[in-house]
Amino acid sequence: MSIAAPSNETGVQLASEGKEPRTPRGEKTLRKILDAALGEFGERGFGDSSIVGITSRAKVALGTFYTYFDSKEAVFAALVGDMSSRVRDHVAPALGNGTDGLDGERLALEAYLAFVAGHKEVYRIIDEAEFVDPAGFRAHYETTASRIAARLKAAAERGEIVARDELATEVRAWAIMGMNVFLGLRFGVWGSEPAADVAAEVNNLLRHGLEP
Amino acid sequence: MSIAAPSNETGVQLASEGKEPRTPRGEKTLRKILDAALGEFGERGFGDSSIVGITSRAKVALGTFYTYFDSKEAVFAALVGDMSSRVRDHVAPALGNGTDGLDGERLALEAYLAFVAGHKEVYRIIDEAEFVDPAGFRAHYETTASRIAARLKAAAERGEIVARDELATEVRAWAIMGMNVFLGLRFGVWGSEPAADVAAEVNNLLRHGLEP
DNA sequence: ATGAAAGTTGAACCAACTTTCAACTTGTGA
DNA sequence: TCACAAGTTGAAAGTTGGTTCAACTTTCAT
Repeated sequence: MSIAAPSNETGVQLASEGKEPRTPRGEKTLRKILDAALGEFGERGFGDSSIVGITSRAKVALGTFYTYFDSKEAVFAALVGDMSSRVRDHVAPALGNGTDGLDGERLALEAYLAFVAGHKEVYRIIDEAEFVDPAGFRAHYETTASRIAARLKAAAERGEIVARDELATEVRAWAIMGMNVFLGLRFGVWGSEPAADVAAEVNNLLRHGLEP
Repeated sequence: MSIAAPSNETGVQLASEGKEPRTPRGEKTLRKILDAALGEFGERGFGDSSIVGITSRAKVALGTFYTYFDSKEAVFAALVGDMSSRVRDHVAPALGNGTDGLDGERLALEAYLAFVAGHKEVYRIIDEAEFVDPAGFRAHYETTASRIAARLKAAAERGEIVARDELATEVRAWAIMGMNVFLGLRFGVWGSEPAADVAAEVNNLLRHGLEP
């Protein structure tokens, strides 16, 4: 009971360094502030959001914010890590349900499209991180790309896809990730065409390409 | 000589409504402000940029800014349209140089990677437009996707790729666009691996897919 | 029961910007 | 040449919103 534990399941550090809550009460307040911040940033974007906006949504006093965070940027960064984990945790299970590696990718895209359709604030946080929290932004995409690359390598070893060198694998991984992100924006956030159809078309492209 | 003409070749409206320059002197000042704004936004991002920052880079007085623009958002929006055109103008010529449609796409990606490597501020402007100028952001990507879709349709009509319905074509277009954008970020802005290798690998994926 | 640690409060401070404007300068058509 | 339109200037007004802090309340281990 001497060391403060993170207030979430994924084990990510949410409060700023040295400002972790030490009691259940503090834990609850931190959670309220984070939820409020997600709502505020999601609706107004970083620039138009204010600490007052966050604390009044959370129904706590202005000063309470600084009990848990060093700055406006700090909550945002915490949220980037949190959203990154949430997306992963929601999509990962689908990967194992396919008949082969590429079928897993199809199901993962489908799950991703459904997730962002129900959590449109994902893009407002992760995309804006490019400017507010560049390190978090880069970490999110590099980690995601590495995971895709590892899966491609495994699929190649199973003989499901053509094996390639290191660079080509990374190119493929970033290509797949880019596809997914843009399809999520177009067909998850902006439109609502059936996720299964979108994912099926992409899978066809990934398996056979465009040529006859 | 009665109607003010845009101060650029592409014919895009750059100054705010009713604030177009009417003399060569004004034209030149507007251009100085736009160049300075591109530098400022590119280096600091929208949030950390200031009008003073822009005008002092441009070596004009603070008030001069408001001779041509209504607000900070307005210059940014002008820049989004400008960068969008510049990218297109730089990449489009490559499309015609291929042996077929997909080879054109390969050369276009190569040209795009080279362009963003030399103009890293492209991402700072277009990506941040998602938050500063959502309409401009959406217009940029919807226009780009339409163009890709039209090229895919033409290639299908020539029998170079498998024909598909409307939705599938749009899915393919957004997938290709997403790939290109992310590869531009990874291999143009962040890294500098040979553009030809990257484009070749992507082209292989587009032609034949990943399966053996 | 009690005192020390943890958490909460919101007024006040302050730094930074955006935007306005009235005086001044430059360029040009008649 | 000269008058008027176009363009430039920068001080100052006005606003916004992040951050601090000292007083106060709640919680909980002993």
